[in-house]
Amino acid sequence: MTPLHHRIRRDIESRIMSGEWRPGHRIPTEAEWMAAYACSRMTVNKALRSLVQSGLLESRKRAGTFVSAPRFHRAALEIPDIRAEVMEQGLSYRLDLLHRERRPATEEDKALLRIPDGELLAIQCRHFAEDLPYALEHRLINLSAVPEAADVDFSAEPPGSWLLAHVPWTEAEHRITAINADPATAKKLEAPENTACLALERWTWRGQERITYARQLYPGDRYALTAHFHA
Amino acid sequence: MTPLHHRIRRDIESRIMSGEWRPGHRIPTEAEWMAAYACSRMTVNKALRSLVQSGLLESRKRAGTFVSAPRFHRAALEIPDIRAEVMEQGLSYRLDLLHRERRPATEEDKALLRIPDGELLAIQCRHFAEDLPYALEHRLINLSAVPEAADVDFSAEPPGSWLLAHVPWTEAEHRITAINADPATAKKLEAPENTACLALERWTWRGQERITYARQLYPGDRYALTAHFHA
DNA sequence: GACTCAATAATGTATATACATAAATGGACC
DNA sequence: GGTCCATTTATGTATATACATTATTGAGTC
Repeated sequence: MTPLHHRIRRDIESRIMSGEWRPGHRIPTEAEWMAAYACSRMTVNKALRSLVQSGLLESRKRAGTFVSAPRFHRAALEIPDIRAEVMEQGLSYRLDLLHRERRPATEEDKALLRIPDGELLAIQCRHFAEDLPYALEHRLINLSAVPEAADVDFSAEPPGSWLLAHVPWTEAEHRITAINADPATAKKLEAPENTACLALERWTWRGQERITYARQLYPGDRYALTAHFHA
Repeated sequence: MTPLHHRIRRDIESRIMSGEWRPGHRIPTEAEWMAAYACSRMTVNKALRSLVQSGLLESRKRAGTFVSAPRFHRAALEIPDIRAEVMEQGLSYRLDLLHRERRPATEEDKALLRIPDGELLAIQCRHFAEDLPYALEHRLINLSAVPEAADVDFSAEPPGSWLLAHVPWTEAEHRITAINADPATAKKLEAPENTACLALERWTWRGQERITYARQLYPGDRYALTAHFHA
């Protein structure tokens, strides 16, 4: 037996999806749904609130509940944990630590990590899938926020995976763009000079504390991000 | 007055965010929360279910409610309506229709739109911001799903904006990658040959019906996608 | 010790009710 | 006609209660 509030939700959804109820349309009141399904208001309310939370409906006191304007431009983007993603494809994963340095934040570091001052860990590494470079990563880790990171051997575990497992929760901001590989980058990625690369930058924090900044370059012909949206 | 279930939700969130409760930790039962806040179980339940829906908690009958494994790799990506985005930046927008053709689906069209057969509208256009090409767009519109599109003058309104306003609801899938501009593309974008471009492909449908396929190329130095995640 | 099965404890669903809140409505008044 | 204000109506929050569901626990049995 599917719960009643799921059925109500589904029924409303399909009225919207079919185009019967266009954006802006005022749907029946909770009292009317109660009558239609011979159920209590709480049950109707549960269905409606869930649709409101997922963005399909909007409700205003006194006025009623309305179909939202469609916004299919909002999609859930899966930002990958590179190691997990490579291994999911059945490929062998290898990490190559190019550089690792503990240092007081330079002006550039401060701007990227958005911190006023402090010590950090700067890492450069390459992610390999099946002996082909998959991504080149620059990373800064704020040691005042994550002091344990100072003692981690990032030649074995990729910094992203380690942080994902050890830093309890985060907010994150991403910036995605395309850039041409300069000669040094191209060499490290074993790709032709000027190859178009997907550049994925990520800023992560917990509460007010800045945790890490990462910049990953993926050769465009070896990688694509996918995002999916559905109501 | 902030509602009680919001306060409970916030309190649980901050326990998780601070790292006090790590992923896998079993949080107090609903009965214990009831006692702690001297409120009814429905109120506690509302807070917990909202946290479950947003992915911070998971609950299993009989066993209890647990902190989820962090997944900060899930971010909300804002897929732009190009015209709206350009104009939001205070720049002038101009559309340049390069090609428009009504035709039975070719083999390639069928593969892209993922339809078995039918008639479609194929469009190629350029989006300008302040007299500089901002994006080059190829688009296919399935005329069996959206017959009205056949009569629309897409030299005035960009196909994306028109569809957003006229097709009631959709599912969408996106693919983001980086490619080098070939000579013809570079010329149309008024960018140097081989310029790294962000390629954004989008498949859209409503129920089972395929609506449209779009492929937009943005010169990497003129554009970046951003995505934000927060609990 | 290993299997069976009933008791138990947690979440999941649902009802009925009450009062709070906010905005649209409509009437009284100038 | 326009302004003010009380009324009305829809959603928002919350309580108290009941029974369903399901995985764990633990006792009893072989």
